[in-house]
Amino acid sequence: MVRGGTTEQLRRANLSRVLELLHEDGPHSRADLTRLVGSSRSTMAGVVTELEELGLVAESMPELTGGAGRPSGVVSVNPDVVAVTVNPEVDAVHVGLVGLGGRVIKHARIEVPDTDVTTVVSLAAATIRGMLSDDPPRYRVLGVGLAVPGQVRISDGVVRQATHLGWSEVPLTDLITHATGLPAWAANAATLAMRAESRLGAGKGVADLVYLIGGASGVGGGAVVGGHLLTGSAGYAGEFGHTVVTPGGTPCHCGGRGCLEAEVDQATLLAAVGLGSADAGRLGERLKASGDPEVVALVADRSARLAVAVRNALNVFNPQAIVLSGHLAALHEASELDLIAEGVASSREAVEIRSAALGDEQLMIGAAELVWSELLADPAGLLAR
Amino acid sequence: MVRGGTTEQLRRANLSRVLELLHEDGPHSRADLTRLVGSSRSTMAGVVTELEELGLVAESMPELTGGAGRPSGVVSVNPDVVAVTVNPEVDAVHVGLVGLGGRVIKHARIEVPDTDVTTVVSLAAATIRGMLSDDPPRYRVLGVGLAVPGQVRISDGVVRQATHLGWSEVPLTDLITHATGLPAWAANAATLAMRAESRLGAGKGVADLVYLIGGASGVGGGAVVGGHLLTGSAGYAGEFGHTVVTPGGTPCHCGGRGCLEAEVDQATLLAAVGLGSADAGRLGERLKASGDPEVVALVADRSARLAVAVRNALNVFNPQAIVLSGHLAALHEASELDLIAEGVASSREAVEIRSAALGDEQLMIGAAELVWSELLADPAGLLAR
DNA sequence: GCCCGTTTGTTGTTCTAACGAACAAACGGG
DNA sequence: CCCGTTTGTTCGTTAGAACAACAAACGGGC
Repeated sequence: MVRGGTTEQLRRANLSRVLELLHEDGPHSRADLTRLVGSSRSTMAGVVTELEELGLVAESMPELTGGAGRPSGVVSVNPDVVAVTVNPEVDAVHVGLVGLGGRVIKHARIEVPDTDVTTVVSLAAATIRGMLSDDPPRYRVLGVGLAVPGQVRISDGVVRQATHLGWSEVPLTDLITHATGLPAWAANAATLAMRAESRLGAGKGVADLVYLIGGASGVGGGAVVGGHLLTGSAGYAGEFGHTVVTPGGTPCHCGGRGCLEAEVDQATLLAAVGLGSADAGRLGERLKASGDPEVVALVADRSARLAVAVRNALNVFNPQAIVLSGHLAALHEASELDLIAEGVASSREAVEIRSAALGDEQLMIGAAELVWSELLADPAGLLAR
Repeated sequence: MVRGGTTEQLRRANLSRVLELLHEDGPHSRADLTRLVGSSRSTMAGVVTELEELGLVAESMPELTGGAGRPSGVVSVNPDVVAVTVNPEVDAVHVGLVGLGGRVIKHARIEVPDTDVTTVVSLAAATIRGMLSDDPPRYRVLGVGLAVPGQVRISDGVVRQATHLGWSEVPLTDLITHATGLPAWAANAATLAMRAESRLGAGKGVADLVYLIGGASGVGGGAVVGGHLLTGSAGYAGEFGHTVVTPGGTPCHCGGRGCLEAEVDQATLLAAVGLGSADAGRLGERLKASGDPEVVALVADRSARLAVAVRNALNVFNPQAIVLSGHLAALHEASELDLIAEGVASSREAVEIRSAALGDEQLMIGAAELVWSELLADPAGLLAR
């Protein structure tokens, strides 16, 4: 809802709404847009024209006609409007180019000798320059979205702590902006994975969602609350990995004991079925197929611990769906245990436990959303820079 | 922000914004409002005039003048615009009359022979009729806000389950509307207590807040996320009382084991210092003053369990403040334990643990907010009924 | 005591955004 | 080939907000 405003803000909001529809739902005819937004045809004509002038959308003429009536052009986002994404990990940096609308255009994995910030930033910047070296320039680059495995203060893009990278108090967006000349935004990687899943994957259209993801670097997550992303006061929200599932249990690197991340780690599960970390994608089937009593017992034990965290989230968030990803999804698929056998009855009845639907592109799509959300907030504004 | 709309919606939004400011922040001059909203003086003149015509605000002339310049009239909400509040409990029903702006005008506690729904509703309806029996009518009643100790489906006001009242699947708002002729809305009592605390008390102005309240009927809570209330997909969110703090611990009436509500109950603490449930208000001081080693040990033990729930909430929500109320506040005040000694470091540094600031009127103010939120969403709309 | 600057509210005009009605364009079907 | 249908466009209308000019009421300084 509006919180008071001028007619100009109203106009911007209409631009934003239409662009968002096109970005999230794909191409639509003007008539469709008119119906979806609930405005008049003439208003929509003005909005579409303005978005065209901004170079954000394009209108293509029909290939095959539907039925009776005047054939309608199709409005779609301009896929040459792009966001750069960067995802530093322990052994490599992933750099991507994502078009408005969500298509991944380019993707590179750059091995890094070490995780030193200067090294990572300069390698990323060089890769970005390479990706954008078309002459004449082909893409309209709006900015860089950074997905960091650690706590990120979203207000200024400082990485407060990223244990696995050995980073602490790194002004990452500033460094990237300085190295590339592009505006940048950063957020926690697990949160961004959820963002992608929420927009395109298993959480599409779900207004109240809890997301839990497990990987080599621990367990993270996020939540969508009433259609809005849960960020917390500074941006550190969603650390489900440090939910206490075993008071006084295994020490965790966070300083506590018995955290989900410490009790249900990927490495132990991989080792139990003889897989290396490169084969994490096959963990689910191997756990399920294994008849080894030790593996069965391990799955039962770890599932029970996961169930504690799931139950807590269920009771607190009353979500419509809980989406599991990474080794948590594998564990759930291999286990007989009903993760929501307990908990507040009213909340249990309507919730659905799902596995994540998106694969590798998840993080790039999520990181690009950081840029898109700036664009969508004020389509005319970001381009003015 | 606007999600697309007409100029009329813009107008409504401006009405809403101004009324909300007056409701939450108290009286303001037109000049103040102009600055706060960021509009022009002429626009504000129109908005205030319309709100006056709707009978929602009144303008009073200055008593004492501030400084130089033309003296300004003060715009304030009309306190005769009221909401009725009803809060059924095990032994009594509380009925209140709350004016726009948040002042409690009337309050009655009606003892009930049993918690049978029909009995409770008819007693409440009779009390309401009595409160509104002025001739000519003095108050403009917008509706009834119901605070229920249990799970309430907010979409239709059905009480799914209220263990302590023995209620299950009770269409409470329908019953109240039928008995009183007034529109009604219902929600969980703990959530409404938080709502009051968030607007007027220890959580005022805090956009990211977690609230935990303990009382005779268990432990509940709620959260404010990015300035919005956490309701969940159906309205059952905020059940922090069923956060697992001791896996496999004390059985809880929810069917699980080791819930916060089962492990840290009010009765045990009261009994330890020889208090009855009527003296719950003095629990904090008694726990603190007691030198009895058994009491000290009890406080330490229960605090540690509370700390698990607090830590989970901290990690997941990254709130600006965590507000404790009821016996959880008493426990915290009596304990030496730092509730946030553990957890994700970045989230710990900025959070503040506070005790609730509001007393008895908490629930009435919170329940009235249910009605106010309907009014504020569309000031002209609700009055049209 | 009077003038002046300051602050605030009011009035009339202008600007912008959205709407509605009429018209035009392009299709399928009889 | 005409007609109904659907879609896009044009233009006049309506509504909300901004802007500018003016009026009202105060304190302070001379």
